[in-house]
Amino acid sequence: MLAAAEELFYEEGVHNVGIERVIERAGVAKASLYGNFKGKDDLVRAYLLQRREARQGRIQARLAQVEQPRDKVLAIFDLLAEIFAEHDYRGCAFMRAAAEMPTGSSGREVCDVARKWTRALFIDLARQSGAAQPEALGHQLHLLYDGAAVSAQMDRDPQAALAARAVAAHMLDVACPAAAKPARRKA
Amino acid sequence: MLAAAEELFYEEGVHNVGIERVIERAGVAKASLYGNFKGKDDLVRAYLLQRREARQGRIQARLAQVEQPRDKVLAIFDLLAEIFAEHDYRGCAFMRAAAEMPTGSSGREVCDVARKWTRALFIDLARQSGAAQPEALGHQLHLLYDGAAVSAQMDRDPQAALAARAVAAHMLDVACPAAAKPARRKA
DNA sequence: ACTTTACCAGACCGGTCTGTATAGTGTCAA
DNA sequence: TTGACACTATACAGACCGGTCTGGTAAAGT
Repeated sequence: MLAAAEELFYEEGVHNVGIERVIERAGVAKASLYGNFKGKDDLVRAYLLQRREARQGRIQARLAQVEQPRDKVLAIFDLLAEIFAEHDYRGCAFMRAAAEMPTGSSGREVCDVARKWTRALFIDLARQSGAAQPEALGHQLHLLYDGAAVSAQMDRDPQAALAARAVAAHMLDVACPAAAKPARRKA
Repeated sequence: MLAAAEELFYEEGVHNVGIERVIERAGVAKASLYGNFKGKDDLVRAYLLQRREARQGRIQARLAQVEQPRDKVLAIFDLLAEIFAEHDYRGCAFMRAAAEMPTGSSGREVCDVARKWTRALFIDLARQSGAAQPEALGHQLHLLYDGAAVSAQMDRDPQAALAARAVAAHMLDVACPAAAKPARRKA
């Protein structure tokens, strides 16, 4: 049931999908839906929550496969590249949802929390990487993360993740005084 | 009349603003609006076009005040910082509009053209700056531009422009072999 | 065999949206 | 004065949406 909502909401936008479309795809009656959710807002909120859990889980699973903090950062961008290459990628669900929801809506909180999580993750990884100013580096990495998502969506350019990765690698090299990896001399 | 549409569409989203709200604010009758525009889609398209012209004009005016290509790039991020600080900034109008419009809509073309213009601008400036790979550097600068806009909107963090500027300055230093400015040695 | 529960199917209500058609008003020119 | 025109104001049609309510049906419990 939530799965049907997720497909439709993400594919066509929260506003462009009516309740009836959702129940039709889910093969469920309207009453059942309104028994499980308070209303459409609630369903949207659940959709975003599920999306958030899925994303965070996917990132953490990937991070668990890597040891060095620096490589963890790069692994996130590698994961982005995979996600962008999926045929049904339509951009960051939170950006798109936030664009059609009024500020202060119930769904916006979910987006805000998701963003704080991502930012905290990058700052944490920056700190573990030995950055002199982990806050600043974390912000910068988050910028790249967002920028890649925008370009992948708006320009339909999955390569954006690679460009972001390259910049991230550079910023890691520069911001971490005692880089674990022996940084290559330029020229 | 278009001014009323712009305020409302940008402030509250294209979908959340009805025709009647627009004509009410414009102090105009419905028939007059439908005499000047084919329909709501047409009005939205005109709104986006106006927005695009305004943005490009603002950027070009700023670029005209700077001489060095490298400084022109940085000037764009300085301009972003000013825009983000404006009290009524609600994020990139094209990102928000694209999020609520179906792919292939008439308004999406306007967004696509706007994005191509921005990308071409960054690539051109990268080339003028003497970048070894102007395409790659232009992409990266565009990433930072987008990322800053996202963060300014979603996190309500006007400082994002400064973070993006710092990264941009770094990438310019690195990507341009014979920097016009005497690059500072690190450490 | 009877009841309870759960669910699907669909009618229905009030509201909102885009877009059109109609009626009224002021203005300018001939 | 009259007619053309441009505009406002408003009523209206058709569609759609969110949400509620009713009826039918089939399985499970006792």
